[in-house]
Amino acid sequence: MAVNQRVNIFDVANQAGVAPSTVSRVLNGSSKVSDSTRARVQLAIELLDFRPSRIASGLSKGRVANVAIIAPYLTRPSVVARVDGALEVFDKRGYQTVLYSAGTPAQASEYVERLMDRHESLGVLVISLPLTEPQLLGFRKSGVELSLVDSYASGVVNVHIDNVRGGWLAADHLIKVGHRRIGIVGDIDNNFHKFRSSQERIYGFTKRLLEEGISLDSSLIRIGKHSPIEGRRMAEELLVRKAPPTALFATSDTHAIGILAALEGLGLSAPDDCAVVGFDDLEVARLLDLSTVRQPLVTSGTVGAERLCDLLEGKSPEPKGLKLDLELVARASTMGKVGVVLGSK
Amino acid sequence: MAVNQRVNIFDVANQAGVAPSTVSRVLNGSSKVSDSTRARVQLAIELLDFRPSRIASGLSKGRVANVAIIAPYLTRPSVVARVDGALEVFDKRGYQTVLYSAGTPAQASEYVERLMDRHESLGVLVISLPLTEPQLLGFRKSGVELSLVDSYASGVVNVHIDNVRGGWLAADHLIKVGHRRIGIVGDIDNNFHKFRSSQERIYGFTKRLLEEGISLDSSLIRIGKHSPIEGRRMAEELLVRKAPPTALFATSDTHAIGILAALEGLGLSAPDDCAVVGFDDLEVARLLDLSTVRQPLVTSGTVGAERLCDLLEGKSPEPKGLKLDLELVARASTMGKVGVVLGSK
DNA sequence: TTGTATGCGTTATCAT
DNA sequence: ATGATAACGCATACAA
Repeated sequence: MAVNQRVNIFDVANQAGVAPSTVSRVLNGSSKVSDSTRARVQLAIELLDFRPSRIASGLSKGRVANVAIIAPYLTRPSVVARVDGALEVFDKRGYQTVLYSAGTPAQASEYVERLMDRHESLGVLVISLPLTEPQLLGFRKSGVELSLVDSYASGVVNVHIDNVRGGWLAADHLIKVGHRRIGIVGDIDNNFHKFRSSQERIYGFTKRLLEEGISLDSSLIRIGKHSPIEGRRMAEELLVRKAPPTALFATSDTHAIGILAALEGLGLSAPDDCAVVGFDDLEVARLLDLSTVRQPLVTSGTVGAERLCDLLEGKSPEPKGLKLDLELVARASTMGKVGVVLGSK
Repeated sequence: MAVNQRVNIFDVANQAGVAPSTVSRVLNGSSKVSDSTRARVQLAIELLDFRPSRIASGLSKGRVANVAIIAPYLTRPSVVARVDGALEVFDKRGYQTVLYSAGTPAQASEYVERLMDRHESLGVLVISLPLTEPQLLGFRKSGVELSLVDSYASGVVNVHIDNVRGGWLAADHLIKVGHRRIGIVGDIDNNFHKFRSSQERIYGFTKRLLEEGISLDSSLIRIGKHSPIEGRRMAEELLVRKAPPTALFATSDTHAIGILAALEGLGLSAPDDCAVVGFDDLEVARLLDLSTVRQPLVTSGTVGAERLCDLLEGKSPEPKGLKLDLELVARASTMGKVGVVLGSK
């Protein structure tokens, strides 16, 4: 005689004196169950501490309430903020979420391949990762739903920001505060080279400069790995030049705090010696009084997750592409003592 | 006629001209399959792009290769570092991992309850969360394996650090650099009040002080929420006193960077006006040249995950409790220009 | 409203 | 070495 057998609906049915199907009905909240039997069944469930097997249920229904998140570099604050937002939503809406953190594009593709299977998860939330056409096609024919966060593909549900406008806002702010000789510190991602955000921000930045008739000195641009230390190194290079910039734009707060460290290391300070604008508005930005272009990170995760859930429940979110707002947060690193939240869109 | 039917082992069996059970054998790497039929089956699998249903397999086997991670406050750098380490291991060892991020103890308990069910996951990695006796018992009788990271329970596999010693190391360092009037900034966690790490570190710190015959001025202790901003606020309170401390110990780097910000805001600097030691050695610590007690965050995650996997494969990790090493990293915030890694244990 | 029977896609226990 | 078949635990179409 087997020990510790799992309690199943049959046991519950026996205990309650009904048929297994009836138990199943109360489990799934069917309306066609009399209140009295429902009560009896629920009692039996309590009594036996019965927990339905989600995998048996899944096999029977042909679907498990599972979703997956696939993201690069989980440790980056911006990524984890989005993931955290999404996790909360998925949990609230009854989905179990499997997380994949990809360190390389190869690994990302591997995960993507794996997820193109109805029995893995019903839908996947893709964060900050470009999908190839074949991959998109694969999802379409597999029936696994897709929701993109900080990424774009036509015809696919997605939330993103206007990186070009973000860069534009940063430049606009620096120009208004009087700067004309401005340097840029951006990322290059050697692994996921399709990470275009940084480049788009730089594009928008220079666009605003040109509007003002300011020509960009390309020798004032530095591109490096996404880390504060690298940011510091690049900033130092720029700051020790004979004609250093009066302001620096970093395409991420991560680089920006490196810039602030560089200034401090050189005995300089923002904004007097060099103004600094970052991008993201991470928590540290507020601490360091760093002016920055704020993007709604957590919100992007929650919205992306909500829309995936909607998709899974048959509603089709419209419009497919959602553009989240940006706003420039002016703090001491450009304004000195007084910090204010300037205009937005 | 149904469209888009899932291809299953029967289809593969047909295609290959064998029985389903044979397909199952090659799927599970059974040795009792002739090379020729194995080849034929594999060909059929390729041809049909067959992917075995892990939930059907799970139902049949009575176990799915799933594990869960449950952690509080995913967004904290220390937590995400551990999670990231664990994710990599689980993936490498063939497990799918479901992530639960708890914002409150109630939610944590809810997750814990849910996970005490064989069909949810085979094992769970609990990070920085205390488990109650009833909960531990629940896991024991459910057969779901448990591995604790940064947490402890007797008889349960766990990895942790000696927080008391960590505090001791910090004090030891400050004393050796000549400080005697030292303040402390620690966390109180209003949600998970059983978070004792901070208190243990403070205990070890004062212990070292007493050894040296230095009496602790309790008015130099501040306890607050775990955020850099709070750290700054508390540091400011201490620094503007008539007799300010010459050094501050923060029980986390998160608070420590707040202290550095406070110093800067007051026009002071470390270590001349006030030396600072943190705890964790997050990436920012290096950037800010912050002296700190380094604990192996990522390693704690990988080790905890490895041990859970071992458990699931029938090996029992010994010893159950693993204490990870700490080391004091001396940087500019206590040493001025020259930073060195001092001794450890 | 409730019960009966069958299927979901695999694995495992028998045979052969 | 390979094939037939009964579980695994639940949901649902159909009967009653």
